[in-house]
Amino acid sequence: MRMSELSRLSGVPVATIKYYLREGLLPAGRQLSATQAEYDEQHLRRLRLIRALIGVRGLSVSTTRELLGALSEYTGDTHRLLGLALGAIRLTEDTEQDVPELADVEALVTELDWNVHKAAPARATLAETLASLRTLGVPLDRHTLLPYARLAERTAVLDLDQLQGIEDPLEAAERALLLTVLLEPALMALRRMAQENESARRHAEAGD
Amino acid sequence: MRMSELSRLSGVPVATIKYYLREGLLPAGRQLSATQAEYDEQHLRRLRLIRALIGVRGLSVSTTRELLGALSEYTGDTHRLLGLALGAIRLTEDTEQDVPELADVEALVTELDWNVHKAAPARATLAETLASLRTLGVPLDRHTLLPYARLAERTAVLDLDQLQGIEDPLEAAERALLLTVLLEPALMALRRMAQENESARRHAEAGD
DNA sequence: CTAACATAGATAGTGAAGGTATCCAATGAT
DNA sequence: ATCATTGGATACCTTCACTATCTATGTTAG
Repeated sequence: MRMSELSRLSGVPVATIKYYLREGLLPAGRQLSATQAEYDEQHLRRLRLIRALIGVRGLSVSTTRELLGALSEYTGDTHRLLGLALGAIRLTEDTEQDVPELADVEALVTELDWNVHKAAPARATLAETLASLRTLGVPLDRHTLLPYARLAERTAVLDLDQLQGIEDPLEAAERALLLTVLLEPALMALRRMAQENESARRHAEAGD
Repeated sequence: MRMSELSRLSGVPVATIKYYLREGLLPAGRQLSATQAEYDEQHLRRLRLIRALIGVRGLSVSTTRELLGALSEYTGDTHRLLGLALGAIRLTEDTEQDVPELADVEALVTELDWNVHKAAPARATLAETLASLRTLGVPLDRHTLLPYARLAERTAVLDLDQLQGIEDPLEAAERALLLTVLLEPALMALRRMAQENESARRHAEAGD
């Protein structure tokens, strides 16, 4: 298919597709001549993935590029891909300064007996958030955090279960990305709804 | 204290503080004269909160303004405040178009027997994410989503527990905001670490 | 009292991010 | 042969979150 058809099928303007090509998010089409290139189903699929990561999850173009790079590089090695994908995303900008809470995180990981890479950015994200909360007068200690971590553990089991039994390695890789990254807004939405429900429950019990 | 001292104590540049005042994120100080105003501990506290919401959680200035507005308006009514706070945040931009997955969300909420407002933005966020996943070939049905929702339920219980036993209504309101909003990056970080751990566990079991 | 400096508030400018729009030469369809 | 379409290059635009400058007024040290 031509670029115009790719645009029509995906709903993404031609100018934007060109932009993604320039930025290296979308691989170039098969060159037919100096001014013609052909795109296929893979491109359409990739384009939809890009829109989901940027539009739904709110990732930046550069983060998306890293993620997609990991996807093509580690197709077939889901474990490695997962590591790369998890590492590529930063929820907070990294301040890169040593925050004292890193020790708390280390202690928590040890207590949980988790096998997590020493340099995992998630550690820094967690430490930074804890530091911020402490500054604001809400110090969360390990004791408080532990049950949250146990629930995260069970969430991760559900996540990994979803990846079982997929034979096509490309599909497995893509699904790993989608489930780890794109599911985040959904999980946060579930938590918000659950909070509203729980709040209503307690409010009704206590007062009128 | 003067603005310069507020700046020094918070680490936020004077120009930025003026910007937050203009944008209505920070209440004006007590006017001493035409060109002098005094700020107090409350302002410092508020300023730190603003930086955390914008810097750590990555909220936009306008979302932060809504949130802080809800905070001053509903101090003392934690249940109402929570509703406002949960509603003010949108993880995804709202497409506002009726996506078929809204029915699935409705069914899920019914099955869970949750008391969630019909117009809660979290419903739309969830529906939109599900729609996106379906388009990408990963249709998550209610059956798959249910265990995630159950875990969210238990997370919400932990969240609400944190708010128990705080007597000062302003402090309770602020903490509600912090725990619902600022804890999100921390929970996602925990999930990422748990995934890495779970992936390592299964990888080790299966292969070498 | 006065000179030097600080401050509040208004207005304008900056830089990054994420697109959009315009050109143009080379096709491909009619 | 003609004429709209395409790919590629380049320039432009808009939003966001600040940041800098300017001015009139205050404060303070000598």
